[in-house]
Amino acid sequence: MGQRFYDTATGAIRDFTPIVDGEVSIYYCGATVQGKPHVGHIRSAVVFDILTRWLEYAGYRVTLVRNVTDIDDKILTRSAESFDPEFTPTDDYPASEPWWALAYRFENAFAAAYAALGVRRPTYEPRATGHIPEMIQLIQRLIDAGHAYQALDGSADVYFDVKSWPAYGALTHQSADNMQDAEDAPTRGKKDPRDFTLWKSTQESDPAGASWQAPWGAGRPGWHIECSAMATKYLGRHFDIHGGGLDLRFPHHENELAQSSAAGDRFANFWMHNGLVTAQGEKMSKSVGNTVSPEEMLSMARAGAVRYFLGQAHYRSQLDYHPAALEEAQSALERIEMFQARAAALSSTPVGLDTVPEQFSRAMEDDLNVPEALAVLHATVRAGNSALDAGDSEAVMTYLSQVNTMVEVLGLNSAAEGDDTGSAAHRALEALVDAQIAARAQARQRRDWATADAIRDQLAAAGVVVEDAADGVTWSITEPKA
RNA sequence: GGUGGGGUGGCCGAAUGGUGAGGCAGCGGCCUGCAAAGCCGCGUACGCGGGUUCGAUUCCCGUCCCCACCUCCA
Repeated sequence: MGQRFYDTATGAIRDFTPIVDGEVSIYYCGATVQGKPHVGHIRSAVVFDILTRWLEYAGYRVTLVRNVTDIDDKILTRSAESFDPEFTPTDDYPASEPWWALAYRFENAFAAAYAALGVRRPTYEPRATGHIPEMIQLIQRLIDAGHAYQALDGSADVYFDVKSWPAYGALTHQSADNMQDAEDAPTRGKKDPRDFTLWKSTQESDPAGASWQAPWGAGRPGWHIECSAMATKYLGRHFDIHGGGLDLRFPHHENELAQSSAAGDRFANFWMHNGLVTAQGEKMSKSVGNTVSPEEMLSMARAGAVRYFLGQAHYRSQLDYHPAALEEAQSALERIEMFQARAAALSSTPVGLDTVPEQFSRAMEDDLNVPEALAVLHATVRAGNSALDAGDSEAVMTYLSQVNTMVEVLGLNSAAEGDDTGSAAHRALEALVDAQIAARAQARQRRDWATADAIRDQLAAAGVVVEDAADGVTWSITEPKA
């Protein structure tokens, strides 16, 4: 069939052909680091992580760039507030924190969340503040081309001239004339309320470190320009895929497209947008007050389960969170892991990676149909379990290597699990549990079921699950079920 | 007002003009001292009203409802 992706700009699923044979260049929007990560950020990262892993498995060399926007109004405002004598510090926002310290602190929080969920590092992660010259250059090209202008009020503000660009609205299929004017759209110095800021002149209240010299005066970049500048710097003026959350389509991506194409760049070949995370059908957002943070999710379930949950729906569908969702994801994941563990125990050498089943590939090629791919994974697990029960080790090994490969492509084995099996505490636990299991084995030999069951119940109450398999007794630690 | 996406069995969530994924939960069976895990089987879903068709959940028309975006947003 060949690889196909849905492209927001054309509104259709199209055959994917890389610009350079065998290579794929991807840019997707990371965070504006003004606060802690939201699950939506993480879902987006998981989606593009799966995309990258799949393309690499399929033999492409992938260059993945994800931005860190570390300068914007909110970052400066948050920082300024922290210096206010009346400011009440919180865990998330300490007092007297410079804007760059605040931005970097949250950048680290994002990195930690990505790592915890097995999101691999991109090829490069450029920061906006490190690319001011590139942005100034791009703005100058737009002014020279007649698609941007210095503010009419004489300030150093520079705006993109929406009316000068008839294709404006192409990405989201809207005509600029039909757009609702924002009630609070600042119009100072603008020719048209829809014109958006490329360069924002330095205000008196701005900290000195947040100001850069430009031909039209001191200032700092507007919100959208950094992505245009950084995407083309690292991926070229024409690259394969630009991604991000659905809510970035407008205005962020629309503006990026307008800027870059008005400057003469071809920009992205495909625009891929992931669906939003909802709770009871409504977008999770701070204003609605229905958010569940990645931190909270990680405290409720294993990292692998959170990763499974965030990745299980089709990337373009909205993903609905409900209280039992993580527990369900964990059960599904454990089913896979249980097979891997049982099957691996049959072989004295580690079982490597193989190829994925044909149907799995077909699903992934079809606009990254992960739900379908997961169905193939589960079918393979079932076939593997049957082979295990039938004692067909050769078949078991084939299924195991396929499962291992699919798990790797989906990144389900990569989430941090806080492995402490080597710790002193774990060794102590092991000795105690083993002693109990030995006592239970003696009781079972005497056919003293009451004693055997009492020992098992006692361990279970402590979170240690004992299971009798044909080839011996195993135990594992689980989260107590609520 | 404009643009886009939806309404699928108890829950989540795919595909599809005809033999109706998958997971979770549930029920029955096998296995087990009992469990657990695993395997087998079961439940017969597609917002509503029309139309096209031999046949529609899938296509068309109408209608109701939900969600997202329209310069903070993953």
